[in-house]
Amino acid sequence: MATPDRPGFVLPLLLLAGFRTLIDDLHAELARQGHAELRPAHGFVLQAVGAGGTTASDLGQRLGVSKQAAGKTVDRLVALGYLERADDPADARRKLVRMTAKGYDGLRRSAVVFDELRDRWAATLGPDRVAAIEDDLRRMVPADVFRLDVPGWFGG
Amino acid sequence: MATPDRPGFVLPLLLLAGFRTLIDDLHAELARQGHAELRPAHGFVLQAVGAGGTTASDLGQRLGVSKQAAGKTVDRLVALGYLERADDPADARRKLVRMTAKGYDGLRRSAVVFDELRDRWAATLGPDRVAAIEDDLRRMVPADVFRLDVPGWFGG
DNA sequence: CTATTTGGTCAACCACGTTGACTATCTTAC
DNA sequence: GTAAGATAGTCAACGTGGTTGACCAAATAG
Repeated sequence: MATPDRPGFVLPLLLLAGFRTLIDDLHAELARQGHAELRPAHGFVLQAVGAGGTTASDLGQRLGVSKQAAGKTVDRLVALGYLERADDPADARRKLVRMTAKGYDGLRRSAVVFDELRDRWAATLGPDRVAAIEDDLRRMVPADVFRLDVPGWFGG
Repeated sequence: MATPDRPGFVLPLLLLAGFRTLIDDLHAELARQGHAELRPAHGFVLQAVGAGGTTASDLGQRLGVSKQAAGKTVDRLVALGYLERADDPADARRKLVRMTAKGYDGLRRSAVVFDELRDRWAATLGPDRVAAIEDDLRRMVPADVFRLDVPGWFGG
């Protein structure tokens, strides 16, 4: 039961703050490792592109945004050197989106840092508490809000 | 320890998904109750304005954004009828920002819905688990991250 | 009284998203 | 084999929520 000392609105605030803390720490560390221009959303995009590459439309579908929005984000990541476009020999309409070596590097480093951050949480809270948070959240979030299932996440 | 079956990157994803789930549910219910135009960020702004009112500069400080950004958000909420501006008789530079009756109504309903949502989580997970998530997150979140300056993460 | 700080606004810009319209290409059906 | 439809990508216009920099008016400090 939500009570005056546990009002309902602090839970979303804390979830957001927890997310922000992890993301801020990640990007502070990535900046130190030579990826200062990588912004929070970019990591998720690289993750969604995956090792196999994809197209802008498919990327939009995976991220739950329009193909135009996905295309613009790809433009920015191409300009930053994290992604590249190539023609699909089998379908002249499609433009394959692939990660560059820099993209792989950023994604690999992100995975390592995320693992380190999770380890820090486990060291403070205890491994069981962190696992419990993950399990509890998985029970409460509908599948379509957590759709980013990572085919190409080679990691840590 | 982060392991292949518990990679570090899912924790931030789950925290974000949990936040989004609560916020989406809140706004679905608020829309049903006559506040369809209230957007995710607005609730936090109303909360920051508070019963006593404030100024745009102070609001920016509280939310961790520039005074210009705060001013623009106030403009939108004034246009929607949730806030109103008034001159400060004691200081001709200041423009007081106050909640309207509609603003109070939205804020009060938000609080009620947030409490109901937290109760739903407690009913599913158990009250102790929800409290544990809150306590754990409070331990991991630095005080200054309790801010709202996350442009893209509130969803459409 | 002058110098500085403070509150608010304007303008330009960026990141990230939306719809709608349009072209080029591939696929399906007849 | 061609006409019709679905699909991939892009362009344009726009909305929202941010940012800096410049600027003015009013309050305050010296």
